[in-house]
Amino acid sequence: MKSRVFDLEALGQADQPLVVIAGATATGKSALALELAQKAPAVIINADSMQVYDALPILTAQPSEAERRLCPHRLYGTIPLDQTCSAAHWAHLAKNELVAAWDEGVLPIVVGGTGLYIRTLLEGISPIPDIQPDVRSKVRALASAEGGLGLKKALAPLDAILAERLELGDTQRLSRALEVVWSTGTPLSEWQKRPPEGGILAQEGLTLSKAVVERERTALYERCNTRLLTMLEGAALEELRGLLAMDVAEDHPLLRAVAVPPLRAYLAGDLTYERALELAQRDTRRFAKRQLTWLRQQFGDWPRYAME
RNA sequence: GCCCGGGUAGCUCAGGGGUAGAGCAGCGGAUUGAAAAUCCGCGUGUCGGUGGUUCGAUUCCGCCCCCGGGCA
Repeated sequence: MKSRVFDLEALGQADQPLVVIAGATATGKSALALELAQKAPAVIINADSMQVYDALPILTAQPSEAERRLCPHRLYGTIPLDQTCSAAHWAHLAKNELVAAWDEGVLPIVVGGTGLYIRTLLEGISPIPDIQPDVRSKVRALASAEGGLGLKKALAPLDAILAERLELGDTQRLSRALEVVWSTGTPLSEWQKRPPEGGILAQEGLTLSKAVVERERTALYERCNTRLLTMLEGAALEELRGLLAMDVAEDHPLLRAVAVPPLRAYLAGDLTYERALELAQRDTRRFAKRQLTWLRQQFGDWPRYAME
């Protein structure tokens, strides 16, 4: 254990200690978190956008039962399938968990690979009211009917800045921009000019120890590949079948989780097993690569913790 | 040993006297409430080796090496 990265001594004496571990998928973050949790009374708090849902624990690589027995785990599998999470919502939940941990005098360890969530927790985000449900569905209907072009046309007179800046193909951000003006009457570009709110870095008394966990790329990809294989040797396909049988909303984030689309196509008979596996492994690698870009660019000034 | 076919990007291959392209894989980047999402960008190469012909060779010729297939 590298004490320079995680100073457990100092953390132990702080009123509001916090460890944050970020890293790409399959790097070994969870193992590191558990290792730390053996050295001090701690609670592990999930910062992964897919592991928060109450489904696909295997495919989303949630900690096992055995691992969870080693120390308390929070925000894993806690959001029901009829709800969706968001960066702001997660940050809210996470803050509650931090307060609870501090009250109990245990060390909160936030660990996960969703950079946006972690950044929102630490630095906050522009405060934007919740979107009216009917507005959201109108926007999504427009998106699927007319694509980026339709969205951009609708957005241009209302939020010229974002309509100009967003790529035509980026239907997700175009949709977000449109639902925000439609729902709040104020352009998203306007909201985003307001300073982020709710970040805990601004908090008095916080003693933060953060690190990005790294592993050599080839080894990381190898771990991604074998991990998926292991999942499939387990009950990954069964749990996916179970999820699909529950008629989840077609636009639920879990249905877009890495490996889900190809495996779903396999279950539907549209892909061979070999092809589905190949695609799922490739998608996992690409996902890890995107995370590495985020960690390099957004968390570039964080201390690094090398695995192996 | 002989006869064919082939050695070009990480892989499968196309091309052809003016230092080379496709698919897949890969790489870089963006990221403000779906982020495991969504999007943008990029060929990454001693064209097997070595001599020769040529103003110029990855391309043509010789020899060598390697890999397939066939005949012995």
